[in-house]
Amino acid sequence: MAKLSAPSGFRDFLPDAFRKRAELMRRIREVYESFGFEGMDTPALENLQVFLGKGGGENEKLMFHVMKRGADLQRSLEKGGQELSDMALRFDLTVPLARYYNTHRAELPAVFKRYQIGPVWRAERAQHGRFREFIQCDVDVLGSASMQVEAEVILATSTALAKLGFSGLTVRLNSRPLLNLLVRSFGIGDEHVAAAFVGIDKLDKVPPEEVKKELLEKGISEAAAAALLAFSAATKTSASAALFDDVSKRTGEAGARHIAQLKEVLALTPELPSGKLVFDPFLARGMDYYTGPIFEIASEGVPFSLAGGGRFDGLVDKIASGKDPAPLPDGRPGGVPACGFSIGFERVLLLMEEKGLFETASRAADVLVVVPSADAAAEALKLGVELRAAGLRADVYPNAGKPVPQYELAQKKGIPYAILADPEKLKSGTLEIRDLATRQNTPVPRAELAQWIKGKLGMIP
RNA sequence: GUGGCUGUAGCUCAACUGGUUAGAGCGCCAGACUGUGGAUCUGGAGGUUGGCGGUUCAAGUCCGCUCAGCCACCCCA
Repeated sequence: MAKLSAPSGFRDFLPDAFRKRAELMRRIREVYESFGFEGMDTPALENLQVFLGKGGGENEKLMFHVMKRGADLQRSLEKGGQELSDMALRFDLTVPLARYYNTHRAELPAVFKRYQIGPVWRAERAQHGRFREFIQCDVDVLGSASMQVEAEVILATSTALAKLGFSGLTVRLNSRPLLNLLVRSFGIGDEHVAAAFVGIDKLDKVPPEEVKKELLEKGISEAAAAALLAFSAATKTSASAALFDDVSKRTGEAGARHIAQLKEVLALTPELPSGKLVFDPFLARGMDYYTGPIFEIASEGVPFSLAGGGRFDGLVDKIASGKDPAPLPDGRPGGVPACGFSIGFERVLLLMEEKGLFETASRAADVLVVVPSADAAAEALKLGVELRAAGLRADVYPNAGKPVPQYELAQKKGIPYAILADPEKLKSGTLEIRDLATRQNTPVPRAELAQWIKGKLGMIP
């Protein structure tokens, strides 16, 4: 039994898993770049003030704090142990983006489309599909209030998931301010809106009676809870168009603008390559920084979402001033408009494993040069150079010895071909390529080795 | 963060109600044989029973703490 292990919720990745992860990230990145999103990055740590009170919701409680150091720490301890930390690990990629935009605004285009793939950290108890360190893949557009942005980040995310082999997914769409109005329309006051969101969010997993019980426990009146749940039940079966009418009746004038936005998003979004886009008036999301449309992708039979996002106008301004920017004359939120969508990489990968969506096992290299004896080593290394120059990934076994263990290692690493650097054969100029799966040898002139393998591997168009 | 379940060789597991030097299969290593691999034979290494402490004449088996995994809650990617 290993005495040491990574901390709870943190993981090591063996070469095989690492290859898979890198390959998936590469595919997602390619899709993002095909949309014109630009890559960028921010540090793992931010100054604490960047995170505090910026709408991270519950996640702010789950931050990994970094303690002050040296004299600063001493001073804080002497003051009674208050404010012991001054930095924290990022818990998402959105709040740091707002800080980043603030810092570099002058150097960035007026409309900034970016993608970022990187780890975030949350101090929760680890569970199936939940880790303390996990990768998120975000696309965001800053500087445009157009619903075109919503359509585009939804399309980009759906395309990325399609590229990984997903289909039949549902992207649920709602609006944070609309949900707010809807919840209030049942007579639920400001102080209970958050609790109502949490309850609402559970409706697809927990029976309504349970949710009602919870709502009551949180101080929501019997009448309000009953009305809310009755409405929810009634809308369960409605089609999108009717749903909008139902919600419209309850939210009236104030809700009209948000409904119009959602209809616009639906109208603007092309057919999605990995699923469909639907309006769900009860979709709620944890982050408080959302100010407009919100969206989420769930997969059936899995108790967690694969991706989530929404519009967060004004977050950039809030980072700087600590308060929400003044709303525009027409009631829309002021400040820098922004909207993004985040893929939960770990959950996507977990689901792919459960569904067996990995179509091809990746290989560590294309070919292994087998070194049967020390006097063949120099030629073997040279052969490796030649194969690499020809565009192959060539692994030269790092120790001369019996071929058998070398073949076995190659097979373990998923390497499909081996070339035995036999001194006699090297002299003759024709070597044998061994297909490790079939164990068939094929003699091929040294100069044509790479071409032969590339042909077999489909690397020649 | 709260609560529950689990933790024995690299892997999968065994060891009656606490009782002698903790076992098996697979894997691994060496040798024989082969002589560019999945066979066979022989032999071998490897465990402070996650860690620390306690109860007991005696603990893998009981208790406490701790670490890790899983599950529920909380919440979420």
